[in-house]
Amino acid sequence: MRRFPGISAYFRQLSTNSNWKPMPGYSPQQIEKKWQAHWKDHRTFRADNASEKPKYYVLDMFPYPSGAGLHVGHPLGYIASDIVSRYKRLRGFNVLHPMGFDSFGLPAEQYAIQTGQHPALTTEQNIGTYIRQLSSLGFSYDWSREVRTSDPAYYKWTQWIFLKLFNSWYNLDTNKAEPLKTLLAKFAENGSDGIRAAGDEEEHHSFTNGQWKLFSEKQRLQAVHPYRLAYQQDTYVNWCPGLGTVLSNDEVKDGLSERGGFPVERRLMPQWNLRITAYADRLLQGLDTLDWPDAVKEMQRNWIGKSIGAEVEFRIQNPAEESAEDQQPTTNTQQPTIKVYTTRVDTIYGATFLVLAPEHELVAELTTPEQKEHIQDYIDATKRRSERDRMADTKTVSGAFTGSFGINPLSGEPVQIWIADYVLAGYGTGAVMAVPSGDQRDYVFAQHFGLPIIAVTDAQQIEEQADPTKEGRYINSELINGLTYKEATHKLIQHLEANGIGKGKTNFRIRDAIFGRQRYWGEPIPIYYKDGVAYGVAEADLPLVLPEIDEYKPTETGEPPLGRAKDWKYKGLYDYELSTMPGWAGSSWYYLRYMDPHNAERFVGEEAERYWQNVDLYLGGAEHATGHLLYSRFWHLFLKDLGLVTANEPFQKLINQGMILGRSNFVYRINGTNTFVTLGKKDQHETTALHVDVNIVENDVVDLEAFKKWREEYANAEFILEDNGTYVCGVEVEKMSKSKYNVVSPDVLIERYGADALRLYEMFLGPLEQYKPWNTNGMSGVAGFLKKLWRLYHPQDGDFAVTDEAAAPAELKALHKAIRKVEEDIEKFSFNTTVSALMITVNELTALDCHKRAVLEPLVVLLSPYAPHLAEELWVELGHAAGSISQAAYPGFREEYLVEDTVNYPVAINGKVRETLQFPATATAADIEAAVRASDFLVRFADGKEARKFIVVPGRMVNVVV
RNA sequence: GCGGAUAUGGCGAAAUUGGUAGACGUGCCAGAUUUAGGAUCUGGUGCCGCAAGGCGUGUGGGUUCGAGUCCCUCUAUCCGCACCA
Repeated sequence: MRRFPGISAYFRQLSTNSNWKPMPGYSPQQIEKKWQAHWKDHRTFRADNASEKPKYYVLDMFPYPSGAGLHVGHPLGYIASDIVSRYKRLRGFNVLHPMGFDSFGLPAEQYAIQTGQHPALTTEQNIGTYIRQLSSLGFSYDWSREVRTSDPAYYKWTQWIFLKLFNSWYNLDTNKAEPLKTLLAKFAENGSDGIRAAGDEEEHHSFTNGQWKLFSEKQRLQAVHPYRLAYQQDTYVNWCPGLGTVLSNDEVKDGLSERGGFPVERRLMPQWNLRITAYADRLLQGLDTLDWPDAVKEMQRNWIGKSIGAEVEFRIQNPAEESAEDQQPTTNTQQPTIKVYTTRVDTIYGATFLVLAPEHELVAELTTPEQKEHIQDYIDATKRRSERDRMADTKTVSGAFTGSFGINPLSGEPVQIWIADYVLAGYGTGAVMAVPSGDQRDYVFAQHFGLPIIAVTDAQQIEEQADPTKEGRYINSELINGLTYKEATHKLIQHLEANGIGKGKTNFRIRDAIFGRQRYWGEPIPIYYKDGVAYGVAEADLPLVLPEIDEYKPTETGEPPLGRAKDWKYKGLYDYELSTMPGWAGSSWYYLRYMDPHNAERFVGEEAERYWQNVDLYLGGAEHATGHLLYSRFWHLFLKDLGLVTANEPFQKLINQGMILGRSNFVYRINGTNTFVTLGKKDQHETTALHVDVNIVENDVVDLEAFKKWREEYANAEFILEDNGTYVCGVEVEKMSKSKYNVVSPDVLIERYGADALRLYEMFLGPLEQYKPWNTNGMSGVAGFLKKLWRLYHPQDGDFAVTDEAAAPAELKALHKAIRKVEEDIEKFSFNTTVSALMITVNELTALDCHKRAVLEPLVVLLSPYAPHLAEELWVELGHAAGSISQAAYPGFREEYLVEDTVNYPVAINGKVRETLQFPATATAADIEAAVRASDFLVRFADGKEARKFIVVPGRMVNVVV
C-alpha cells in the first residue's frame, strides 16, 4: 500500500484520474443510522435486574412531550447522562438508563378543548416525535423500560399509592406513617385518648372506646378521616378561572398561572390534600444526606421553613376589669385567650400591642360596638385586594383597632388589639405579639398608629428603626433583666410552661399539598362516595380508567369535565370523585417503575427494588426544586415507612443542567421604508430592530437571497451593506422561542454535522450547570475534530490503515495524558474540559502522524461515550465484533508514559520571572537549588544582595527571594 | 428585604486548586491549494507600544517570595423566596 502524506492524496487522485469521485471521508449520516438500528435490533443497552456487577442508575427528568418537539437546549442533560451511562458501563457497572414520558398535562388538554382532539391522540403523536428525535441522538436508553404516566398500566399504581396514603395515618410516637388499622386498634382500646398524630388537632374529635364501639360505619369513617394522609378538606386554594382548576403554589407565578398566564385568586373549596406536613422535619433532615446543589437544598429548606419559637397566650381584658384593676391574672376563667406565635419570646416585655389577621376567628368577638364599622370597612377592603396586590404592596401601613385590650402575660400591661393584613391567617396562629423595638414591621406600624415602643436590651439602637439584635443584656424586662439572649429564652419558656400560658413550639411554613385538579387529562382519583362519605376504590378494581367524554370542558353546573362521563359509577351505584390528580402525581414515583416496568402484580417487584434501590445520578432543570423534587422525596419516605422501598432517599446525586439560551439576530429596517441597513451603519438612520430567523444567518451575516424569500413583504427589500458588501446582523442572547426566531432544531444540525458532533458540541459549550448562549458557528470546530480523528484511522484515500507498529513514547504520552484527563474530569462531571482534552490529543497525534493500533484502539474506547456512533464504526474496523465496544475494557493510564525527560523551570527573583532554565525531569528540589546557586544567575540579578531563600516547586518553577 | 449563584480576550471558555493567565474552540488577520468554497492545510491573534518594555482575571484593600485562586470591602448581572412574626 502506497502512502501519501495526508491531504495531497486527494489532489493527486484528482489530477491523475479523470473520472474522480469525491474524497471518501467521515460520513456521519450513514454511520449513525446504521448503529442506531443495530443498537435497537440487538437491544444493546438492555439492563438486567440481576448482576454480579455493581449497579449504577442514571436518570433524566422525563419530559412532557410538547407539540413543538425538541430544540437544541433540551438534549443537553440527556447527552450528559448518556455519557455518564456509557462511561459507567465501560467501568464495569450494570447501568440502568431509562427514558419515559410525563404524558398527562395541561397543554394536550387545552389543545383538546380547542380542537376536540382527544388528548391521548395528541400525546401519542408528540411522543412519536420525541422518540424519533431522541433516537437520532444515539442515546443508550433501555427503551424496553419506557413508561408513560398516562398509560393505565402505569397509573394503576399511581392510584394504588394514593390509596395507600388514603389508608394511612402518621403516628408521631413512632414518627412514621402506619396503616389505618393500627389507629383503629387504638380507637377500639382507648378511644381517641393519648393518640399523637400528624394533622390539625382541632379536627381530631375526642371520644372514648365505648363511644367508638357504638359509632356507625359513617361516624367511624368521619372520625378517621382527619387522620388520613390523603384527606379531603375545605381549603383555601389558588383558583384559576381561566383554566377552570386549582393550582399548587409552585404552579403560580406572581399571581398568574404558570401555564397560560391567567389570573389566580384565593378561594375556599373542598379539596383533596396530601399530608406532606407530617414529613416536614424528615424532609429537612434528609437534605443533609444528599449530594445536591446547595441552591436546591436551600430552596427546599426555605420552602419547608422550619422555625423554632414559642406560643404564648394573651388573656383578653374584660371591659369590667378595666376599672377593677384586678392585677392577679385569674387563670381558671374560661374566657378566650389569644394565642400568638413568636420566634423571639425573649422580647416579650417589648410586646406593646397585638395584631390579628383580618380573617382571625376572634375578630368579631373582640370588636367593640364603637369600632365595629371601622373594622368591617377594613376587612372588606382587605378582601377586595387580590393576593397579588397584597404581595406587591408591602410598603403601605394599614390596620384597624378592634377596641379591645389584651394583657401582656409577663408585664401585666394592657395592650391594644389590632387587625392588619400584614399578619397572615395561614401561618402560626394567625396572630402576633407586636414588638416594635425588635421587628421592623411592628416598628413601622407602631410609628404610624402612635403605639408605644419599648427597648428590651441595652444594645438596641431604636431611634430610627427596629433593632433585632440578640446582643446585650435585657432591660425593662422584670424576669430576665441582665440576662443574655440564650438564658432569657430558656427561662421564659420554662416560666410560660410552668404557668400554663405558653410553650415552646416549632412551626413549619410548608402547607399540605393540594391534590385535586378540576381537569380531564390526569389520573382519576380512585375515590367514590357512599352516603356522603369518601371510600377508596378496592385494589382489585384498579386501574380506575379515565372515562371517555364528549367535551373536555367543565359541565354546565360547574362540575369538572369528568362530570360529563356517562354511566360512570362505582359498581354501577356510587358516584366517583370528579377531580383528577395533579401533574406531579405520576412523576413522584416513576423512577421506581423503571426498575420493573412490566410488573402487573406490584408497583415494583421486590427483588428489582432491592437491587436498584434509588437513583445514583439525577439530571434535570432547577425549576423542579420545590415541586417534583420535594413531592418525590415525600412519597419515597412514605413508601419507606410502609416497608415498600429500601433506600432512604430517591435521588442521591442531583445535577441541574443550565439552560441553553438562544442567540437572536436582528436586522434594522429604516423606519417607514423597506430598506434594511447593516449593523455598522445603522446609527446613521432611524431604524427598528426586527428579529431575523437565525437559520438564514451565518456568522451574523444574512443570506440576502434567503431573507427575501423568508417573508413575502421582504421580497423587494433593499439593503445598505457594509463596505465589504455583506449585511451584518445585531446579536442578543435570549431564551429560545419561536417568536424570537432563534430556535435551532437538533434535526437540522444532525443532518448536517451528525449526532456525534452535536453531542460533543453541546458538552463543549461550557460547564453543564451554567446558562450559556447557543452559537451554531462552533459546530464546525467539533465537526473538524471528528474528521481529523477519522483521518487518523484512514490516512489515505479514505482507506482504513492502522498499523501494528510499536508506539513511540511521544504517542503514548499523548494518549495517556488524555486517558488521565478524561477520567479525572468525568468523575467531576466536567464534560467541556473532557472534550477539549480529546481534541488536544487528536491534534497531537495528527502532528505525530500516528496511525498505530496501540494508540488508536484505546483512543476509540475513550471516545465512545462522547461520539458513540463513530467509535462503534472504528471499533469494528479495528476488528472487533459489532456492538461490543460497550463491553470493552476502559483504558487505564500509566504514569510512566507521562514522565518528562526534561523540565523547563522559569526562574524568578521575588516572583518576577527572569529566565527559563532546563533541568532533567529527575532533578530534585535540592539539585535545582544547587544548580541555580552555581549559575551566574544570582550574580547577574542579585545587585549585591544575598538570596534569602529558594523556593522550588517541583515541575513548576523556581523563585529566589532576595 | 432574605437566600443561592456568577463576574477572566470580540465570543464560548481553561487554569494540575497558591506557582509562566487565556489551553481548546470560535471569530478575526495573513499565507498555501483550488474554477469555486460554508472544503482542506500552515502561521498569527489579551491590551498599549515601532521596539525595549509596560499593563492585565468586575471594584478597592489585605495576606504571601508569588493571588484568577485565600481573607475583608464594594459593585453589577442572573435565579429563587418574599409582610412566615
